[in-house]
Amino acid sequence: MLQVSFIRTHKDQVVQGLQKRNWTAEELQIVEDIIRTDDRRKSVQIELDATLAERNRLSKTIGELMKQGNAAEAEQNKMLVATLKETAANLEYAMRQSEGLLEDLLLRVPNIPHESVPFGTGADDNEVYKAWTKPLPELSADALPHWELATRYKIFDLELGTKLTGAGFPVYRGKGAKLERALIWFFLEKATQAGYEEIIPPLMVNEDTARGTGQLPDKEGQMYYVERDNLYLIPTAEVPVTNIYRDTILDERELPIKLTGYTPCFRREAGSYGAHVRGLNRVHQFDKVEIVQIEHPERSYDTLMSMLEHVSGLLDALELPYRILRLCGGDMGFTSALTFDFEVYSAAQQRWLEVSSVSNFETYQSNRMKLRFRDADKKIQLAHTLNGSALALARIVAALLENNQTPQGIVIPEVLRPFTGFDRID
RNA sequence: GGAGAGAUGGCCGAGUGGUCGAAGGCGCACGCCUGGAAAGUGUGUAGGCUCCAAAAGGGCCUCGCGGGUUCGAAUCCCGCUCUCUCCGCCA
Repeated sequence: MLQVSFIRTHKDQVVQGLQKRNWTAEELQIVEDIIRTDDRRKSVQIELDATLAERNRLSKTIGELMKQGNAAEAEQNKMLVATLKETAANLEYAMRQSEGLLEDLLLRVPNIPHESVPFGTGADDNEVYKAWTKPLPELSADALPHWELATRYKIFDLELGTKLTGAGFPVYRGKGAKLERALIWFFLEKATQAGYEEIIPPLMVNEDTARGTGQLPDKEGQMYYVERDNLYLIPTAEVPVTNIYRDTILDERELPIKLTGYTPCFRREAGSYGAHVRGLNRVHQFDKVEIVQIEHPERSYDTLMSMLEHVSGLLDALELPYRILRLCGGDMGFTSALTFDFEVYSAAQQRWLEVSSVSNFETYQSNRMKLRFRDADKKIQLAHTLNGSALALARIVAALLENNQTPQGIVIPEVLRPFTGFDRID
């Protein structure tokens, strides 16, 4: 979430940012509400602190008076303290109220979009940051969508997943399972080569962790929740991996921190149904390799670009046609300041599929997480956090199957063959 | 799941009612010493909020978390969480 101090000092910038997220004048009132609530909080605190200071002072004198044998005055001070305690109790109550209200308000304010974020209300307004300039693959008229290919070549089985678990839990088998594993391996290797430290995190996290990266309270309904143990299944490796540095003060020289991790991701996604969610387009469990960076604020946008390069390199290597979108204010995630989406062209479905989302969260997550660093002047400031999928597997598999289908079977991209051990699925 | 022990600053560790945001040590930073280093030596070294235009300086809160007793709590009481040891179960 945003810092109150930032909202106070950059009010115009905050308002403009929220306008980019299509907030109405009425909704924008929250900015004034926040400042007013914070004013209230401050004035209560000043009063409370003064009361407590007086209480502390008097308490100290009581001990001294008793030692001097001045019981009468000591008793008198005890009475004074008693009334101060009552005052303090009331002020503490008011303080908690203001703090609680402030927190509620702050949680409703999304991140302020970066200046380069285009205006817009939805996916149609996203800016094509990097288009695919070469011709798109064209398949013969009898080309099949990936869910039919999956059945033909026994790559994955959604109905079996339904039997075992429920809709949206694919079962990969045979060469399909190997292809999945090869992709994971390939992505992790590339990330390691790019200097990311590999992490195998827990797949379940506690409340504090889910709150740290902003999944709570915004996206509570999208996570699977294990009530008995009060744990959440991770929707992305971002959650446990970024939270490694929750409540941490790093040294400036440790930046950037570069982490990568493969995990299954679990999403309840009570979204839409129909052709667009068929097959692997939208599932409740999918595999993903995530890259995370914790960076100095001055360098975070350069870092974001380097992460785009990294993801581009992966798609180039897989020989998949893709484009990069700069998300508009209306399509951007709640916690992000700037997001680029990668979309791969799925030739059989003849549509673009999102396979990666690379974002700079600036201090929005680190403020909640208390992820800070000591700068050259020994001052403590919030670090910037960034992350990106590199890559999300299910849709990559969908695109690979469709685009690489031939009468002789599915051709495996060159770079994957060392990991799969075969060059075709037939 | 059962029994016991414990939780103090970056780490170790002292502290059983006021003088304790906290001795001492290690580590770290800077300085002195040195030709350079080691050793030695000196100084500094938690975070949040807040007052002040700012600096200097001040106030409040925090000794796992929450509550209670008390004029006053790291210290006493209650609840919770976590860690360790032993037993049980188990990949």
